[in-house]
Amino acid sequence: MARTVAFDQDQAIEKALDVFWRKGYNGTSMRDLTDAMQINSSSLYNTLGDKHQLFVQCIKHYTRKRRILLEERAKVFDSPQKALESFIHDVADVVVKDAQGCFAIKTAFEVSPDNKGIQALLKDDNDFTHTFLSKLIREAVEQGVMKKDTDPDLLADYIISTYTGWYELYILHKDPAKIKQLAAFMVYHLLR
Amino acid sequence: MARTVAFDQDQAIEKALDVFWRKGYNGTSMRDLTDAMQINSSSLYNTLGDKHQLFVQCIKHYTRKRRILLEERAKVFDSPQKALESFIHDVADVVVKDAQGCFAIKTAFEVSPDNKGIQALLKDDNDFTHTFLSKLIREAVEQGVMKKDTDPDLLADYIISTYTGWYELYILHKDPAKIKQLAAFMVYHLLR
DNA sequence: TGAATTTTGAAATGATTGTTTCAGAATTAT
DNA sequence: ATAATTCTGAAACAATCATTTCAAAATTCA
Repeated sequence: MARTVAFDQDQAIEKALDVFWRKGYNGTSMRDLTDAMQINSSSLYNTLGDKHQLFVQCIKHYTRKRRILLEERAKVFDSPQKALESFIHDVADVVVKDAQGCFAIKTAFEVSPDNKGIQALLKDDNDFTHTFLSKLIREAVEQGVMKKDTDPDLLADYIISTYTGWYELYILHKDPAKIKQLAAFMVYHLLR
Repeated sequence: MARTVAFDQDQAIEKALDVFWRKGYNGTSMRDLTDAMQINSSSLYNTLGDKHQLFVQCIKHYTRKRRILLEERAKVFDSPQKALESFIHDVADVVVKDAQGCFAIKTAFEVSPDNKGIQALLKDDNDFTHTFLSKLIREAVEQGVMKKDTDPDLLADYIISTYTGWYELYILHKDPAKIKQLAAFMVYHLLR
């Protein structure tokens, strides 16, 4: 029998994700990747595939991680509007925490317009968040804590598109207080 | 005396901008540029400089064009809240019109985090829009058509960050109706 | 027209790109 | 231990990258 693969693939993908995140797909060279992952290019091609396949796996890794995090958080709250509020403030925290912006958003602008495969992955990720939010909104409406004429699907899209802009604003202004203000403003205006 | 430069620089920059817009900074090769601009690389380097300098000029060209457009539009309207409404619906139109997204936003995510010079250019562009919007909001408040406790600076940031997200949403879903709905929702919620 | 000067085209630069090759080291079950 | 198999490291691959070189063509004013 033969030997088995030596390195931890999940760990390697996380290293690769970190590089793609910082430099973008086109800004990342295979050398950047092998340096960060600490494996030889032959090993990389034998196990995880070429640059594009590796990138796809990074996206899947990133979106899966976020999905799990979201599902766990949902369990903590007993009331839907508390969960919504918390979600929005959490996003604001994440925005100001990593200066690079969201990997999914960066990729949406850089790669996705010309690549239907990657676009589909990001759309799925987006749809998951949309389902998550619209469900909470629907519950809040049913419980009478939000207005009866609220459109859950529309409001979910609205929330998602709003915090997407926070990432750009933070890259340009690097002002945490501004992001927190915007989050508070959104909560005040939409969820009461 | 010597001969004068043969090609129209402004026209060449517009061609270059088109390429950078579609492919991003790192995704664009000098060959892509010389092909599109229809000039030899030696001419390009002699007049407009290297890849980075050319990119800077493209950003300046893009932001200047937008600034002029914005200033012209402002004169047309007599009431501030009509100007605001029109601004928001115009943005929605632009979002669904070009499938590549906004050049400034793409660049903010791809290049700006590691490049302070380009970041400053984009920040200026952002600040201009912010000043434009907050001024309109301030006028609307003074005229009593918007609530007295409105914070013009905050609301301007809020509007900007919200429509930024529309670009991503449109890249992923390609649904014009959705964008129009979001614009209408924003007008309904914030400007009445 | 002719001398002066600049732009231009094509080729060449060395560096870097993504990917492949392959011999030898490493690991396994017998 | 041995034979079978797989992984690994370093080098090599052609292609493309951004940029430079330079002689020849083009344009100007006198």
